[in-house]
Amino acid sequence: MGKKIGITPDTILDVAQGLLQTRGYNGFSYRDIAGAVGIRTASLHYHFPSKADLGVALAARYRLRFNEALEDITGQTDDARRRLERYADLFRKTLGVDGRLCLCGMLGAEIATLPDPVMAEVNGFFRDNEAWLTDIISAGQNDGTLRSDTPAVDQARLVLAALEGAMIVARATGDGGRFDAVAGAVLSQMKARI
Amino acid sequence: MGKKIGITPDTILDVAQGLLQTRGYNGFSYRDIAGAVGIRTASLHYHFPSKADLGVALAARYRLRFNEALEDITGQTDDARRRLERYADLFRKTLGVDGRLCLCGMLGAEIATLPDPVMAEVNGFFRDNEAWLTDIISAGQNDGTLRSDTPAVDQARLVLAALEGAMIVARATGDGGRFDAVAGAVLSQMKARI
DNA sequence: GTATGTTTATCTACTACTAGATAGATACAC
DNA sequence: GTGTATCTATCTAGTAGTAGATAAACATAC
Repeated sequence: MGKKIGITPDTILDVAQGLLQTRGYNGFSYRDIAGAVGIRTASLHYHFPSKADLGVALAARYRLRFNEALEDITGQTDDARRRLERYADLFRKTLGVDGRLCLCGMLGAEIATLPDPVMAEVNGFFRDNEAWLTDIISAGQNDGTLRSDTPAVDQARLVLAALEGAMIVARATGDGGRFDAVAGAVLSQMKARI
Repeated sequence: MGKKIGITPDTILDVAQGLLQTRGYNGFSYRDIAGAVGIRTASLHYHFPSKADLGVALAARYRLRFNEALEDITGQTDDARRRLERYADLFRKTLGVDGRLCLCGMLGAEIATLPDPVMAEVNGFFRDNEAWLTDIISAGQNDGTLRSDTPAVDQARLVLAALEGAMIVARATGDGGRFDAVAGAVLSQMKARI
């Protein structure tokens, strides 16, 4: 059979992303993707010559889309607490899709086994998130809506780590409510007081 | 060759644990262990017939030892904040050994690919930790050393998630200081105030 | 009639796991 | 204490199946 236009690279990435977020980089194979997409593994290698190429494409696309979502949030409201709520919603929504993990949280756990360029994207994802969170939190501290006894950068790292960890624990215990408990606690404790 | 007393099952578990905490369940093989221990893969199967058996042994031993460490902490001091500092130290120390992750944090990320009995141990680990933390935090709230506007169980889940997430982010970014920032922030914000 | 994207067929290396044998330690009957 | 049997821990050799990857043939669109 010949060309089936429009079915390929994005569909492959969509399927592979689901597998990656559910089973991890070392937990899925070209065969798994091929079965789900409906083509042969050789065809996958035409689009993504090596698994490292596929991994980079997945991580880069995820990072890009995430940064777009962050820009959207920044544009939608000026309220720091609301912005952080929306941020947490990004993770909550991901977990809601068949219990998927954050793609970079998953890759972060497997970091020691990843090809270097994939590693670099994961690293960049965390830096992007920390930088965005630091800006948002810093603004909230300045306008008095967020507590300011913790440096914004440390608070940013806490929010990121808590949400990433909450996804893992929530999925491992089969209780999505655990994510909400963590998100609720970390955000409510950021309220300005005294 | 015959018996080499004391060299086998514990050594296998020690080596396998290092591989598991670094590379994940799907990131190491019997061959990797065999190479490091200095025996053949067939000999490993004598001690742990299947990889699932090995996985259960590893998770169960880790969970047991962790619970012993928790008991130690409870016995060493009555101060809730100090207990939580010691708790965070358990994770910090693990990360310090060649950047190892919490074994159950790693398995938690891979949960969808794990044999059922391994899954059950991971689940139990998280429940044990939450229960212990909830008790410690509850006591701290009652004696006035910890803030009490967040339910103890939610605060416990936040502490666990933050530390698990912090290990992953810290290792993925190659910056152990990120763990300290998260641990410091989450614990300092638990201080009683007003 | 060349680009593109797919196929079939194949490769090497690795996966978990098994079969059968062996050397040395241990237990115990006499 | 010798002889016989059992146990422990390992070995060599092999299984069937999967991993990522490649080459060459073939189909379709333009």
